[in-house]
Amino acid sequence: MRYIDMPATPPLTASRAREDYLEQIHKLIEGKGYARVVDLAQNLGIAQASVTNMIQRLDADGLVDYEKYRGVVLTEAGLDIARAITDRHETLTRFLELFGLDDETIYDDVEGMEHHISESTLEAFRALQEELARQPAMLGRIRSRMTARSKKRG
Amino acid sequence: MRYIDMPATPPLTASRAREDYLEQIHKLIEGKGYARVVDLAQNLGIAQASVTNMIQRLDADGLVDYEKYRGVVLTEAGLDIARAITDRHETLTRFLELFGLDDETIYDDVEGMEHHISESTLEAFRALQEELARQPAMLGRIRSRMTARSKKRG
DNA sequence: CGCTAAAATTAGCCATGCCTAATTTTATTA
DNA sequence: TAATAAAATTAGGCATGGCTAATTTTAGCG
Repeated sequence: MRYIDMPATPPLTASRAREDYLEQIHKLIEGKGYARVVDLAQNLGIAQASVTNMIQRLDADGLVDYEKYRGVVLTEAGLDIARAITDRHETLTRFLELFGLDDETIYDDVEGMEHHISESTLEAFRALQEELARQPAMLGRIRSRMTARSKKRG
Repeated sequence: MRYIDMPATPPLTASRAREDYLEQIHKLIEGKGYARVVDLAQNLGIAQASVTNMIQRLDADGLVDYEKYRGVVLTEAGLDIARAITDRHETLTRFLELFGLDDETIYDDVEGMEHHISESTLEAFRALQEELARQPAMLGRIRSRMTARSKKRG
């Protein structure tokens, strides 16, 4: 019995910073089985103290389970958000990779966009990527157009 | 004579909030010749006091000229940023409009993306938009693919 | 096992941007 | 022009998400 009205499914989003943390925690756990504060700090480019602080807030939000000095794991809710962001990240990366942009640009842009795009737009990008991947001629025309435009501006 | 090292051309970006203010100030000035605090507050969906506060900081940053109770105008630096953002906004809107998304989704996504995309990616989107606009068959396939995917997920 | 280095945490601080309530200035209009 | 309404500003506060310095806990090694 629930006494308070809650959405049937909790939201799959959090603030940008929180989403970035969850994404990295997920990545670390997938990769090496656990997520340490040092590594999170490293990957996110921020101080360890900031990570500890945020992890405590993520715990308070019910997005991770955290025990002092012991480590962090994702809750179901946290995992849902992490998976959603990871999926967005991969979709956007695959899409941007079509255009021959350099890796750092792709990474930065994906990092910027992944927290701000609706599911419908993401769907459009997925469809576009799939379709373009099988239309190399068109992709070639697009790439030329990009170059032409850049040249024109200097 | 300059005593302090400054970039030859000042950066064309500011924080997201600042960029949003500059964009709206620009829009209001273009539209009705002046930008009032009330209208900015209205358009940005925030309190008048917050607008006054931010305008004072934009003035301190050299992005607007502001005189108490008198009004705001953009400086050259502010105008450059406003123009850049407006251009991004329009480019992204034209691009997303290809896919039949509803207007609110487009607006929200553009608003989210316009502060986070590199010039190269924007260039790719421009080229893509131009090319797709003259390939209605392909656009049709993409739209079907979007629908198909959405259905599959429920 | 004890020592040391690494990792984690705490405490205290700061900038950004938002808010409300209260006040002041400007604009309108009777 | 005086009163009132609208607009703008100030004051004070709050959440988010960073930081550094100091401290505590854990881990690794002789």
